[in-house]
Amino acid sequence: MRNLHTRTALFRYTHQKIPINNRSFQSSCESYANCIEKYGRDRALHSGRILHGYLIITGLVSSTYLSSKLISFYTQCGQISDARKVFERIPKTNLRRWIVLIGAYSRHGFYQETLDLFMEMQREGRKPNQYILPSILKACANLSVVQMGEKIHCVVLRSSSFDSDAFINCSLIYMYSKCGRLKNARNVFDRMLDKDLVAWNSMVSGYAQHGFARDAFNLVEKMKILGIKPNLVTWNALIAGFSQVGDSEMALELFKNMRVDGFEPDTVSWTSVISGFVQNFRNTEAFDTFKQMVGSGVRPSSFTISSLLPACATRADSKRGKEIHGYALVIGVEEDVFVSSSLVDMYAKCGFIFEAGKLFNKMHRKNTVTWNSMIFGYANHGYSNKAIELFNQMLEKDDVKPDHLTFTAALTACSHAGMVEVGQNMFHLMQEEHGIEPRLEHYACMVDLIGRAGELVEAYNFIKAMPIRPDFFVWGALLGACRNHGNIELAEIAAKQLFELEPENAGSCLLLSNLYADAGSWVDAERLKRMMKRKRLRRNLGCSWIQIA
DNA sequence: TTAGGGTTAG
Repeated sequence: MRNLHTRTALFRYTHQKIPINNRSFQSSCESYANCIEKYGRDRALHSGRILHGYLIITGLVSSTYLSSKLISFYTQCGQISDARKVFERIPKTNLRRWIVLIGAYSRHGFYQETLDLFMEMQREGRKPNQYILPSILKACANLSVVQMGEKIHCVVLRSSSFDSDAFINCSLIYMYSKCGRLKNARNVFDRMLDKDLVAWNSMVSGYAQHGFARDAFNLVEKMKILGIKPNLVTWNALIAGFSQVGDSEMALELFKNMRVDGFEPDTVSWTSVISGFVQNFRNTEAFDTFKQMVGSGVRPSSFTISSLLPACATRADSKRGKEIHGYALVIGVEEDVFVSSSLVDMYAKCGFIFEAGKLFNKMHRKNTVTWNSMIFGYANHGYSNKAIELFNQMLEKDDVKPDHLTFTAALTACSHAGMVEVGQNMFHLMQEEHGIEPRLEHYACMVDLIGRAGELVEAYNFIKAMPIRPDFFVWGALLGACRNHGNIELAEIAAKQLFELEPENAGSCLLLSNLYADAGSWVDAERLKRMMKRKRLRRNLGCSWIQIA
């Protein structure tokens, strides 16, 4: 249906006569701009390319206005190099070309490219202006490069026009908030002489997004006293803040209050509540809220779907997961990268690893989370070779970077398959080529990997050489390996550490006791059992569940 | 040009 509509629209636009006078040129530009925008929203890359070709043939592409729309269109479709080509065709004397490209990259989430381009712009001798700085600050915020944000803040403070610019100040509040520097954000906010609604909302959101829902609420009260009326954004920021900290009751109370204030809960309000339920493992309430949302006539978005899918994944509820997948297809959000990544994860966790793989291969745009979910999926299903193969493919991609979870997933696969050397190389690669500092989970994977291969002394030496204090999982990996290879001496060392780290945990006692029993040391095994009884240590019973259709 | 909701582990 959508394709048919697109084709019809394309036919209409590509069969118009080439405009000859200025007025029709302008109105034509407007029509083409609308069409490009629509293709961007629909991610209709092929149709957009055809229209782009037509604009080149007719010469209309010389319009900076249309070029900027094309840049946005290509970034929306994830085609960064095409966006860049359009940019290169805009005359170099034109400052707007930088504003357009940097703005588009930042708006569509290509933050690293935004900063790279900003550097290039400065190398060309261009100075940033008030239109560019908000885009740069947004990129700094989302990449958590607070040092660069601070440098920009210094530039702002030295210029009276920047310092009084509301857009720049709001972006500074946003940047500091996103980077968790709420005090700095508050300083910028307090220094603003004319605080508009956006400034208030930026600060309210800063508090709300960092677990300070009550502070956000108090700030809104203050705002009301000063005569500034909250808008939908304010209400939604508060709802999200309370949902996130697990106070869904307050979030629902805010639903009522916003109605009294003349606002109806929209997609964002509902999604915030659903997301809060899912994050706090209140899955049934999440599904019920979703039903209420649909029943009340508010259209779920890609955000809603990607918030809800993890609830199916954690409960291995493939039936509901498939229903939501169907719903995502109906509302046309299946290709959204967050939705498709959540789908890959859901299918993998529900045991449908081939479905997950098929979906993954079909995806046009993949981000780090997509790759990680698939690598974890293969690793957890015992397809170690596939996981490592995928990991290697990921490293060859220019548009995606591995993170600490990518290496956790890949090391898990190596460990399951007993690929000691591959895992060790990976561990070095992570630090030396990708600059990722190993975390406890990476060390635990390595101990597991070396230990499974029976190299227990090497595994123990590896722990001793760790630059950070080993945790329960690291020592647990050694104890597990000792159990499998019957090394009592090292098992006792590992168990002692585990008792200190988690005195209430019976698992390590039992493991050691079994090890003694295996070795025929019945006296030691009995001694441990008696100690467990004396300390009333009980093993947590394992449980599993299946979904009944 | 600025403000609200999203996916991966343990």
